[in-house]
Amino acid sequence: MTKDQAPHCGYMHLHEEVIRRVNQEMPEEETLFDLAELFKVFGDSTRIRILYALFQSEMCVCDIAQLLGMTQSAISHQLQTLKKSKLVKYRRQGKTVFYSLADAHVRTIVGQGMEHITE
Amino acid sequence: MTKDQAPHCGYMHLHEEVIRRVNQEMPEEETLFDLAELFKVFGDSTRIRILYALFQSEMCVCDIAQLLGMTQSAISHQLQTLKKSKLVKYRRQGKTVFYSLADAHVRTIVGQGMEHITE
DNA sequence: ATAACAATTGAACAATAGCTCATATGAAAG
DNA sequence: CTTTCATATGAGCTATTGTTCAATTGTTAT
Repeated sequence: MTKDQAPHCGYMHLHEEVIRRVNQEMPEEETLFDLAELFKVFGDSTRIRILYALFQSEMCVCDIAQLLGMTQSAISHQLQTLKKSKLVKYRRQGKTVFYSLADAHVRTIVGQGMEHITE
Repeated sequence: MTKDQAPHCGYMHLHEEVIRRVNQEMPEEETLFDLAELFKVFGDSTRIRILYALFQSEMCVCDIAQLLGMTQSAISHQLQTLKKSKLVKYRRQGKTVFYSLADAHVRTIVGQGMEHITE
């Protein structure tokens, strides 16, 4: 052997200490799962486009459908997904339902993502 | 008819103006696609757990595998995904490859997501 | 060169997810 | 009550994706 330069992972467990330390600081398994579920909602271009539309103005379902060139049904399905994650809220006015952003986090998260890809 | 209370979306196109205005402000189709692709990367609990591990310390592949109780291969595949999106970087030291976070956006994005679900 | 080990890569399989189509609510008007 | 219109919902189909398994690359030591 020459030098103690680099560690290896086999039976020697030279990184055991790191693993143990990192493991202590890891959030709850369930929390991380929920976090992934949230980002999954942002991870679809239809839903991203819906959110960007709602950045400008509240809109009803069929207007969003027309704007994006998609069926009412497809948009409605996606709005349910967004609603479940509390990213949008809605108000009913007669037959039409107007959707809008639920809170400020949405803009922040999407904005940070945009910064990352446009740098 | 009774009152002009609410618009409808049919042939009357009462929301045409809104649609046109929102449409003008929409980012490039391709940009929104890329943005969705980015969030898709965050939208998996394995990758989220890897990122949280790297928040603490740089780590090699087999250590991450051991930490998360998964195979080296599975972790390596996910690291390639993270690398493609420029969320992690790596350095080679002998046989082992150490991965770490690529930039600060990662923490910000994940942090905002965490705020959203823990409120 | 050969062996050992960390990591990568590709193919295959199982699970997940988005869109379509058909149908069902829910609200206003006749 | 029946019709009409906006939206919601469920089933089915297709496409995508994460993991496993097997084989390969790349580095170090003998």
